[in-house]
Amino acid sequence: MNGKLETLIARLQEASSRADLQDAVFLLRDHYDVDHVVYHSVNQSEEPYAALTYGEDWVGRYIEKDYARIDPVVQGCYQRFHPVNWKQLDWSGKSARSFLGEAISAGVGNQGLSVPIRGPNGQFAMFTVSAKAGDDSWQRFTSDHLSDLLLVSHFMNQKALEFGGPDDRTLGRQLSPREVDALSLLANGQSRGQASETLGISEHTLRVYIEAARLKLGAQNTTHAVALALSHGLIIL
Amino acid sequence: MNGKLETLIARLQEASSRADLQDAVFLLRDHYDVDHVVYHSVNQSEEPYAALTYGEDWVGRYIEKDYARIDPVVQGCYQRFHPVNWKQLDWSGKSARSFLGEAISAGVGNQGLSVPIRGPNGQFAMFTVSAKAGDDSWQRFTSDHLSDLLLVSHFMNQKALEFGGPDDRTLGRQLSPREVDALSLLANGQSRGQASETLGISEHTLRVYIEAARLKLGAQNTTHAVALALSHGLIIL
DNA sequence: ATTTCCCTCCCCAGAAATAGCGGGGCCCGT
DNA sequence: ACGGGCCCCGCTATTTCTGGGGAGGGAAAT
Repeated sequence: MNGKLETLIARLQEASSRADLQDAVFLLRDHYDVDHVVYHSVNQSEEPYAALTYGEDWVGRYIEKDYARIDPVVQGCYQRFHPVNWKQLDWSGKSARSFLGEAISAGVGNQGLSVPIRGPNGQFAMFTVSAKAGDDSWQRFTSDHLSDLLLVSHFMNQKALEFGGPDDRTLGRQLSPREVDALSLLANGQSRGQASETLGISEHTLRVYIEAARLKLGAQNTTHAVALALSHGLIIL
Repeated sequence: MNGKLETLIARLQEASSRADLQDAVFLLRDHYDVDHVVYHSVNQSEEPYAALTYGEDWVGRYIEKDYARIDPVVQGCYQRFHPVNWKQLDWSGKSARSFLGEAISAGVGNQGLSVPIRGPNGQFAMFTVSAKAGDDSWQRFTSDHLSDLLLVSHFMNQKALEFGGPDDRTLGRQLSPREVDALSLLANGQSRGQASETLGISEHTLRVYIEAARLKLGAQNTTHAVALALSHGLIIL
């Protein structure tokens, strides 16, 4: 069993295109004998991507109705670190109930386990297995395979990121220490006046730093510069 | 070996306090026969926390000098999803070099592998093992134990979150869609005028959203609000 | 059914940011 | 020893943002 997991992961790591990821979800479905396996990014700004075993009709409907906004599984994963058993979630709420009914009649399965995955720059994705099963047997399944699924979801996302856009890691690094200080203080809510006082320099000098940083980052204004610096990891909260 | 991993993880899952996590890093160090094992959160917004095997002197110096801001390992992890081998990082740069020298003389070890860990609300933590070793043997060690370390870092963080403060799941979530739109556009560099045009609303209305978001987030000003929203994962890019 | 939140719009005065100009000194690498 | 990057300071002008008001309609939840 563990040997099999390593084989699966090795296959994942050898994947060279998104088609291989699509193959992988079917392999995983067969291997774990579940009804469905889904990997999908939940990024409203970036281009969405998914590798899944659901039928096209359900996928189409999910996208069309923008169900990601009301799906309690998505909501729950977004707020948690540890994988989420669907049964733990809050299914009260009108829209949630009707969504659940529709999902089950679409053959999604009444049980599911979803793994939240977070990457750089606010990337968020989910890896889900679902099946028709009783509470007990599903509980057993999930605790037996929790570690497996964690690893699979990691490597799945690693590959998905690889096939995604190019890294723009080049941008960073070029800020001077003072520029980093300046942006950090602004990101922490200080005004230019306060920040200059904190650093013990004139407000004008601070402005020069901000301006320099803004130009280096190609930002339109100070807020943009702070946002870019944050999302590139040049400054930390 | 695998049995041992499961034992370790089981112990982690039974942990009932931060002291148990502190014990765990020493257990892990002995088990993997490395020089140091470190788990630490990299979030100044939240209260910082760490469980590690470093000596107090080095830890004190790291905090005092705010090395997290220049540590290339932190920067690298922040920008990547997959675990980072220290040797892959960019150690050019004056401050990085002097930091490296100081770290090695503090007994940190010349080789290291760091796992980035991301949780809800922009939580960011790192799990690191380090040792004195040659490039080849370290390469072998990391590829042998990559999966182990991924799992350990996951459960470590799960417990750390558990022992952390109360969930501030309340903070996020409470931004309305329009408020998210407004902050997103500002974070992308648009001025209020442009953003209001993009959304097809008056600039005044946009201001109301920004103001509402600012109050909800407890931010001092717009830039602060954008920074908070970004680092809490409420908006992207 | 009432409350509560969200969305939309308007005015105004003061504070802050942007965009220019100018100056000097330090350290580093070529 | 030179350019280039970083660090520090001064001034002015224009544009933009901030932080208070107030007001109405609609959707959703209790």
